[in-house]
Amino acid sequence: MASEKAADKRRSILEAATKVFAEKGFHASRVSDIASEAGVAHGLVYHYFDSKEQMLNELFSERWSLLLAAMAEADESLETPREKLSAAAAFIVDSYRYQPEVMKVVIVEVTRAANSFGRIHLPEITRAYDQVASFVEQAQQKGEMRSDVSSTDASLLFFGAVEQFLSGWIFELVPANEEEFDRAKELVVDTIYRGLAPISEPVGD
Amino acid sequence: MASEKAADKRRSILEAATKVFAEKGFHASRVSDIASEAGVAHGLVYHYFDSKEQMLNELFSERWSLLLAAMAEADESLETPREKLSAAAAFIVDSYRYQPEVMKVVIVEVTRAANSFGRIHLPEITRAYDQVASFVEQAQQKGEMRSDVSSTDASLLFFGAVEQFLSGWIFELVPANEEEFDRAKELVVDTIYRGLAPISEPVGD
DNA sequence: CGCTAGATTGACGGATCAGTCAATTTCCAG
DNA sequence: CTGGAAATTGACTGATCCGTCAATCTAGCG
Repeated sequence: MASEKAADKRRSILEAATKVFAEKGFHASRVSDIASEAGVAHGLVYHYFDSKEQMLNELFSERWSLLLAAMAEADESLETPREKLSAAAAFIVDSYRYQPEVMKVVIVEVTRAANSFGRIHLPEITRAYDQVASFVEQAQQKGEMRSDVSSTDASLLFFGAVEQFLSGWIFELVPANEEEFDRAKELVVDTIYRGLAPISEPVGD
Repeated sequence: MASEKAADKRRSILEAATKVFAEKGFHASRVSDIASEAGVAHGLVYHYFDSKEQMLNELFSERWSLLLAAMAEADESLETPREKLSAAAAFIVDSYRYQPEVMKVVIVEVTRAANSFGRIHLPEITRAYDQVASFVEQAQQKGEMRSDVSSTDASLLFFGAVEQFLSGWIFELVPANEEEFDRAKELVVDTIYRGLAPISEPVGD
């Protein structure tokens, strides 16, 4: 079966693209950089992919669908909203832990690029935001979070915080190691949960 | 004095650049787009600026230094750490309110672009993070925030949240209007403050 | 009114690359 | 072993666009 070998080669080109995109950024990456990283002639890239953009799109969608699946799975199998939020944070942080290059491309080149590629993938991105918003709503219904903050806003806070940690690691503003990864996961969920806890008592004013 | 007219022209070109960058993103913007937006021949752009990049750099640095100045001023003139944090959030949100195009460029093209331009301006960006971290430390010393969370991490949470709101408005994921701007300012500061409040009592465990 | 310095123009050079394609090699099925 | 299909190559094309520059214009000074 030649198709298996072909699939392998395709995959190895996609991995080379990931590495190059992560290193130089999408715009500064040349198709020939990707080809030589993969050890092939640059014409071959076009045998497997339509364009440079297609590689980025595929890269992003593949990873993002894993996130969506992980969150859907968490929604099914876990009990409390808090566990579900933790699972979402953990998935993203661990994705960075084990494949920093992929996540760097996903975050920097797509998620945070409101112009260009962000626009194209808005529907997928929004789906993730909505899933987290739904976790928040579950927490609100259980009385674990205040209901006068919209779940959409809460979801923004959550993603903003998580992505900023990733950016901090990518920028090397903040040390990136096992301990920090675990600390960050917990800090984000904990802070959101405390920060959005129901107002205990309407005292005074 | 011809130099005043020249300065005006320079300024109008920079404003045209802002508009074009905001609309199409830096990479997709052509110098000729900027020139025609400003109503001049594209050669003239090079009379006033060295390159397309220089325009972006100047644009960013000009605005970012205003933020740094506003935070330094807040640190001097305001009493409580909470007021200082509020002032920082307000400055950023209001900058977007009154000049969305400038802030869109600042956030999307520089602050969130870890590759390319983010790197160049890291020192300035870091200065802002450090200022917020210092506000957090003041809150910690007053016992208003828990001290077992590093001020650096707290600062990341703060900027992550604020920037995500801006992104939400830019992406049009979330409505952008007067009410939302004010709500967002308050929500971010409030959530951080509650989320990082001192742990009331070390119960159990 | 003429002169000069600076402002302004836009044609042009030159470099870069994405993507194509005809030629060649490799692979394997029969 | 062989024929053909798929994989692979890299020279080439075509288009884009940044930045230069010589030529022209304009403003205001003496």
